[in-house]
Amino acid sequence: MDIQQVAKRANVSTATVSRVLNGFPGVRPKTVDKVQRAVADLNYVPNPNARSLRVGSTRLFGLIVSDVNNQFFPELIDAFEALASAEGIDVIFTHTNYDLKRLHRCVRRMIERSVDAIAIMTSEVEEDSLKQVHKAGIPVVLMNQRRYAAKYPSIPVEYTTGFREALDHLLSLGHRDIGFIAGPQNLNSARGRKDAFRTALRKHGLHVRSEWIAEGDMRVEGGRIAMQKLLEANPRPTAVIATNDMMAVGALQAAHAARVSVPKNLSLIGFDDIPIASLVRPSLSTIRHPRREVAARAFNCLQSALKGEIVNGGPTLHPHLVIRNSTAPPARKSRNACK
Amino acid sequence: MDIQQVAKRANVSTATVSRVLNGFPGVRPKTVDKVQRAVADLNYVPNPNARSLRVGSTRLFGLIVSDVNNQFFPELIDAFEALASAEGIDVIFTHTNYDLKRLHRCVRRMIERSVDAIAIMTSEVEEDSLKQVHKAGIPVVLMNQRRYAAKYPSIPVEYTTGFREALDHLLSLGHRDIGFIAGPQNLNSARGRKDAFRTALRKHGLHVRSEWIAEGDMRVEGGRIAMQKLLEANPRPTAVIATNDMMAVGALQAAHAARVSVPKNLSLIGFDDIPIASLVRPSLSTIRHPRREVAARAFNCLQSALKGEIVNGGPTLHPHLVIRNSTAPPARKSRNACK
DNA sequence: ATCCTGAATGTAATCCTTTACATCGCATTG
DNA sequence: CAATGCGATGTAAAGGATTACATTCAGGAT
Repeated sequence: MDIQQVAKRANVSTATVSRVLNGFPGVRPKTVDKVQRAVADLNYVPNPNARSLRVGSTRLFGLIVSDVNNQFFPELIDAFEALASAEGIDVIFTHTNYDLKRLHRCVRRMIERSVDAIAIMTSEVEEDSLKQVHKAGIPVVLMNQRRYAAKYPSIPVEYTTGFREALDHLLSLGHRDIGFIAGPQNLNSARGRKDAFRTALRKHGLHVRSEWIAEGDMRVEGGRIAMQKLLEANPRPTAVIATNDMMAVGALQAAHAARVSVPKNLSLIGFDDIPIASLVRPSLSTIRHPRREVAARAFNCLQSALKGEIVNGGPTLHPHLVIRNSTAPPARKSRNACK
Repeated sequence: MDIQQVAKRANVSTATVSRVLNGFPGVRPKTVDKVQRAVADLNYVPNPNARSLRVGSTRLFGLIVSDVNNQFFPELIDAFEALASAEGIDVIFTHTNYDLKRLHRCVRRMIERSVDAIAIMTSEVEEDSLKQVHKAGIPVVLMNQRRYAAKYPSIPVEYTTGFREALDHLLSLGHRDIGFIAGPQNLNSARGRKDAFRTALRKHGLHVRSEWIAEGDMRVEGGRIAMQKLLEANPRPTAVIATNDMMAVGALQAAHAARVSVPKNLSLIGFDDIPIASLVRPSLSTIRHPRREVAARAFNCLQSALKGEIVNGGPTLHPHLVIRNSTAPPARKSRNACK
């Protein structure tokens, strides 16, 4: 079932059919009608491969994320896909499981699939993969990396703002001893968040105590283990901020297991505002990552790049604190203070 | 950068290059070497569209789910994609948001994209969409629908088993008054689960009281509202089973808001065993849906269908109860009993 | 009547790979 | 030595849509 058959049935040439199908001007209404009828009659669907072959564009975008099981991503994927869909673009997406090698393979596969553009939202990125894309002449945008912003379009998100708000909140509640659950420091974004936390802390004139910083694997389990460590510190922080909500949830469980009541004896703040944050008990105060906005920006970025426009990520976006029930003033006489 | 240039550089014909690239036998090792070197030198990547055009297969599968925000799906997607990836197949995936019209559009788009096969895991399915796929000659498999099993390959999951285990558990704890949070009855899978619940209940010789059945929208919010209704019933059920975990989580929140302690004053069982089930408090007893297995079966089904084999969904799969902390014996003197 | 213009449509080259078939050269055999 | 066979490689058609360029035709100007 090809365009020729349609042409024959409509008594026109293939060129005319093509013009009608693509909505080009300069075809008589009557002819348009004939063609459309033929298309409908024959149940004709154009062959996208032939089209792509000729035109050189696939109307296919690639989206690479770190971890499908992190609730952070579905919303991002959803937003990205909705925009793409509206433009008749399909999205093929894969995840790296926080693994640099897998990222490399993902990128390679997308190049081989000859996607028109690639959006990357992973915690880890390494330049080789990006170079590969660049060589292939495919536009790319990074959603979670300021590190390569000079060389590759990136959506700028200023983590510090979120941390400052979180600290303001904790300080105003009376906290001074603030711990941090970091992510693996080989992940750029985890490192970025930790740096942002440090910066914000310093701005408030507070000190970073090394025994109040623990490291987790970005997942629930890692957060649990990290919190166990923090709870052993002496003195113990009265409030803890986690690099992401998944770990914050783990931290909450660890606190619960250790019979440390949140928020009475320990305040806890997450990062991202994933759906689960409002579903655990107590619901989690957290720094909301503007991911729908990021996805939209990224998508537009890629579209612009494809049009040959000069691309920049736009003005900096800021995460903001969402206050729920995991934060409260510190207990007057904490166990530590007694000791 | 096309195969001709590679051929020229390697001093062979395009046919030979193609043979090497596709690993066909009957090429001298020395020639293979020459070609591979040329490919590497030129950084040549074959054009998949040209290939697909000629060969008629895209090595692209479509995967359609209901709702990315339901934690049920990521694991399914992950499993499916992992298998596909191992076979060099890419997956384009979309979600319907429980909307039949969107399903239709999704299917249409995938046909237009000329995917090799489509896997559907949605709560709602309607025959028009399936017919469309059938007409296009594309293999399809249903992962959540027994209804069309006669006409279209489906992976059989026997919900009743799960409900029977859940009821056994509740009965052995001493419950007799068991409520149910159903899903929208226009969703086939929701209807299927409700029927399965009824069947299991009847087998135990128990009665279905209509005021102990409420309906939610498959999401957290719907579960919350449904539970509010159930809590108003008089007498009140001492245990409630929900059609999925998302609603069970909402139900948990409603119980909490109404100061009904779970599991002390109310036992609650979910369905699916999504990650959040073990993260809420109390952690949720739930019926685990074997979705990785389902995904694997579905994928293999499609592969077989493409090979022209006769396809069946394989032996029936069974969900099983996972006992956590949301179930306990009923309170001796429930408020209802007093009244 | 002739020429010109512009709108509508047609013709055929093109995109790149795969593959059926043709060819070549060498070794084996009668 | 000619014939045969076979392994290795080459040639060219095919796949379906787009599009530069060519053609046709109607109507207006001269």
